[in-house]
Amino acid sequence: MPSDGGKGTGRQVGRQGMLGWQAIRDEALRRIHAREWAPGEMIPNEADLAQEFGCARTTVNRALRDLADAGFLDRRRKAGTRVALTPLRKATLEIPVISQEIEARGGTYGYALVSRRLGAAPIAVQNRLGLPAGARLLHVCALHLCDGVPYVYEDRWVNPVTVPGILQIDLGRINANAWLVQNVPYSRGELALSAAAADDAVASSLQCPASTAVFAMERITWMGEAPITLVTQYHAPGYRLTTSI
Amino acid sequence: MPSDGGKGTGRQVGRQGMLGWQAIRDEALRRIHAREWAPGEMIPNEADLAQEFGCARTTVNRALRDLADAGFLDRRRKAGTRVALTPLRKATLEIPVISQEIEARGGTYGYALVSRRLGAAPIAVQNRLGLPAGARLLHVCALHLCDGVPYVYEDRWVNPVTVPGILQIDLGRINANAWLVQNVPYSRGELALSAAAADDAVASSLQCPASTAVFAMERITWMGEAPITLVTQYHAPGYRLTTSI
DNA sequence: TGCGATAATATGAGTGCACATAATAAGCCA
DNA sequence: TGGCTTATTATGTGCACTCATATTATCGCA
Repeated sequence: MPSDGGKGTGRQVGRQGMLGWQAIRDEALRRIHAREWAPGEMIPNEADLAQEFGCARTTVNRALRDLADAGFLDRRRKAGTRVALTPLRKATLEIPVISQEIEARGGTYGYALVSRRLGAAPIAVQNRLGLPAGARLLHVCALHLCDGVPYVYEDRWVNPVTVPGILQIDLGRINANAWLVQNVPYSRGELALSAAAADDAVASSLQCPASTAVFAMERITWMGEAPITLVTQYHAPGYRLTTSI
Repeated sequence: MPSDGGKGTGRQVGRQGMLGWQAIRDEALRRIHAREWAPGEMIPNEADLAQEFGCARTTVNRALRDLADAGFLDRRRKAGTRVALTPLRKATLEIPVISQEIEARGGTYGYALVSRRLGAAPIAVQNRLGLPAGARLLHVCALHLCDGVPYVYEDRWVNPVTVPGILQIDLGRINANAWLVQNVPYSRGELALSAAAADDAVASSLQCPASTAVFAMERITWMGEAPITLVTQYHAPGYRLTTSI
């Protein structure tokens, strides 16, 4: 029996003392936390760990890869695996689609177009999108409501060169974000979270005093090298974006 | 040679027309974006896709698992794989260690203890940490500086029952966060991001006018079931937390 | 027809093996 | 000793095969 085909050596599978890859990951994480594997220090290679845990190297690989994805380990070919120097935590936060977020809270979603205008964008916007001076963009401001109460005020710039179809859409009825999500396969984007003082437009739309602290979420998306849209969403006071780490 | 041991059948490996799992993932993602696989709809099973792409089921599994992790697919045993109804985006943002964040920007890190007091915590804090009324906590306020300029004001409650060692530490010299990271292996935590108006303590520490909008990051960490700490970090005006999606 | 037992099925996971790739270590020659 | 080439090594990826697990579908029986 030359290659054994992955089983047959009398290993206990799925029962008894089998260690799943998750168990190995947990044990490795314990050692990291317990400083048995100190930050910046090399850990044993996959083959050795496989022997220690009595499993295949593939299984150890799966466990260590998971920890590397989570930011606990740095792995490089040949160089080996070492504990990350920075105990940086990676929090994966889910960017909600506003209508779904509202409906998930049991509210009724509402939408209102505030303004729509095609024209030259401010220099700052052009720079953020990497567009030449004088580029004409579609500027759309809209309001998302929860049970009729303002929830998010959205200030959006759309590049009609990249998505010409947007100009034909009745944005009074159709949410710009919904249309873009449906019609534009985008490749990458940037996200920035910040706190902002509500300016007049934001304050009046969200029905809060001017200068109120509001949570701002800015997104830029590209299709290949071509910028699609820059949107800043201002959440009503009290909004919290939460996740577990 | 009964099982072929994974090679030998004259397959082209790593060269020629081989499709890596990433290529399969990209193609699947393209089909999702292109609506060839519509939201909520089932996609072909792994075996069929493996045949289509001319690779092993393992490889397809890897690709689809990656997309499921990213939130594009919902997978259930036997039920099969379907395109996620919600095109929710998951952004992984890295929670920086402040000193490292500052040094990465080329600044000089500074730290100053503002206050330290052991006593009964407010009801709100007790509730957030799941502690009984009357629990005594260590309340530490501190300031992180970049080149001598206030960068982050930190308001922290530490449970001395969970981490008694903290009471012996000279927090005027040692950063509470640094000590905790070094000495307390924690298991899980919660993170909340929000915008807040600077109160008097925050405003005076960050040297900004009262009621200025500041970015607040709140973290709660547990060791098992025991709460360790609740910390809220108020960033100086203009702070942006960015990531790519 | 209704319902419980059973079969079928898709994904989840693991093993051994083989080769790919990247980066380091060693060797070699001028 | 400097610098180029080659060997070594740890991780990355892939394959065929096998069993596990969670559902769903089906069948048999009352």
